[in-house]
Amino acid sequence: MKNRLKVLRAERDWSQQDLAERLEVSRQSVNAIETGKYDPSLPLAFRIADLFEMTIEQIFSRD
Amino acid sequence: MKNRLKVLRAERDWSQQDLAERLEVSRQSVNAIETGKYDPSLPLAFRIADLFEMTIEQIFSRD
DNA sequence: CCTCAATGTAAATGACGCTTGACTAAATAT
DNA sequence: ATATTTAGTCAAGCGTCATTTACATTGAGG
Repeated sequence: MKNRLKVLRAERDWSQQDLAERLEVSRQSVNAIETGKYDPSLPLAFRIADLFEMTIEQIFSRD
Repeated sequence: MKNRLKVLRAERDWSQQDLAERLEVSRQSVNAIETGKYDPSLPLAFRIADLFEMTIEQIFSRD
């Protein structure tokens, strides 16, 4: 899976730390998801979609 | 997370085994997801949405 | 009644999501 | 020059996701 997290974050001028706090996960988790180390769990994907007010499909897609 | 898998499966008259084969997971995984034992991974959620030609949000939602 | 498909559950195991802590490197500022 | 912020990464550890194998229960049909 790939994702648009880095762009969405840049649009809002948020650091990985900022995003991590809003999602209530560690900064390393945000970094790992952004850099494609692993995919978020489904509940976390929902929280991300909620935060950006988008659907999961608008943020995540297949490689 | 809750989901509408059981209903979607019933609408198509598929057994858990049928669905498992289409998703390429074990029957027990389908059962566990249906009965709320755990949530699917994000890639599996995408495969489920693709199979039913719906968005993830139309199939899964918060408890 | 007996059989068989479908479902639910359980135990053991391996893989993955997420954590904390620590370290490096680049850019910005003081 | 030194300090700070940001991003990337590594390692160890924990809990959850997902697997296989196996057994029990239910309902429909012969």
